[in-house]
Amino acid sequence: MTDSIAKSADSGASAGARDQATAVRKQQVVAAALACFTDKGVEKTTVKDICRRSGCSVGSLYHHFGNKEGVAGELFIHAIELLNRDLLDRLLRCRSVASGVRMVVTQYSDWVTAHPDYARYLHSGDVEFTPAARTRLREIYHAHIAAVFDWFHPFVDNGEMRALPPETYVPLISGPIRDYTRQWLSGRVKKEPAAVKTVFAEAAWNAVKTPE
Amino acid sequence: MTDSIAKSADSGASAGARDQATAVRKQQVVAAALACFTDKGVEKTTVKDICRRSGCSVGSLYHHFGNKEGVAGELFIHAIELLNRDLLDRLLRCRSVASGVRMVVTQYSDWVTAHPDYARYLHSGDVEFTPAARTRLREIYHAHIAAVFDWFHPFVDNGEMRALPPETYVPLISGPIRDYTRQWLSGRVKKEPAAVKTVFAEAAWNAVKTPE
DNA sequence: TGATTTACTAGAACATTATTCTAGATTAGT
DNA sequence: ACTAATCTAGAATAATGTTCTAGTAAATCA
Repeated sequence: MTDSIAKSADSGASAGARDQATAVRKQQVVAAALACFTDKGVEKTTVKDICRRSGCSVGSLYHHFGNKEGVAGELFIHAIELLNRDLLDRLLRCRSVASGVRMVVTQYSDWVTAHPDYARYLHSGDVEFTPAARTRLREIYHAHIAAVFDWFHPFVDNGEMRALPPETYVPLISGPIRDYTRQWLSGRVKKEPAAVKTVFAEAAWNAVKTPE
Repeated sequence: MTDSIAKSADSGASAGARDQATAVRKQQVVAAALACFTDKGVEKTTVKDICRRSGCSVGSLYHHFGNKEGVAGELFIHAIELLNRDLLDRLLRCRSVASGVRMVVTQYSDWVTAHPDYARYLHSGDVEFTPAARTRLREIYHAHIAAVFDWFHPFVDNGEMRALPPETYVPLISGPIRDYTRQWLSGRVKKEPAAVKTVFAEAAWNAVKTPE
């Protein structure tokens, strides 16, 4: 008993055959959900669609996820963690504020281009979460923002970056590229993000650097 | 017959009692839909909710709108036309590029603050449109962009504004404030847009003005 | 090992919700 | 007034989300 608790607590490292199988199954369902969302839109995919595509039964799906929102929530969280981890990995390797700020922009552009399905889903906004998922997302968001701000903070202190209302940094730096990718993903604009990302990267650095 | 066609063609100016009544009825339904969406979220409002709130029968609703998407689509179009018209009205009164660019930002901030329900809905992304509504929206979008660009174009020609890839102007100018208001509407950030709009307005002008 | 509990799977049953249908009322045109 | 079209109403139907029951396989423990 204590042993099994330990197993389910550490997520995946040394899991039993059973735990591993269910992890796989859940992953299949989440992946199928994304595929369906991409094909037909979130609103129009039914749980039967997801079941068909994943080879999972309704009973099983509801056992693992509670309801449709549960699937959508786990997918959302999975996607956002991929995005956040990738950003942080790259950011920690930057050696100057200027490159860090530009990195935040180009990373977003690159990631969206590399994972358009995830990105489209993250942008869709189309998701009603369970309260649990909602608070989990809040935690993830705050932890991520905190980590990113930790990296930038010294440069505000040493005067390389402007001191601004804290809530304005993210919109100033990421707002334009996010806005652009949103339009690109929805087909309103043709040119790939890569073709314009340096414009937004320069603008971002320009917006937050201390003026000469 | 020809007369009645003429009546339904010019929308509202000199409409008969019948046309006027249905216009009112449709407006009631759309307003009720917005109220429901605000209360319970788009996904969770049923057509019965909308019927109850608007005093409209299902049959009547389907007669006028075709389906639920139809209601959502008309609401969306209504909202976006309010927003666009307000922007254009103000923009045409500006006497300099700098004030024009800043206006685009502050107008968005002001409008969202004045109409948070409309704005939340516009931001929700949560809408699957009918093909008809989709193309209509495309037209509206393009017409609006064209009108706005008409205003700005001379200032690119005379060198007051930078020449940039055309697709980048909107994200550069409006991206940050949109990003911020999105966060504000979803409660992730407390400070009202009005408290930070000048930061974004300055950044916008800075991003598109020709450097000294 | 064998017994027992727990987690999981499956799909039928059920409940809710979107949509269609039928019938009747109102209005506009002639 | 007559006719046709539009509109309204709510019952009937269909599609979809959720729950339930029964059975299976894996893990735990004596």
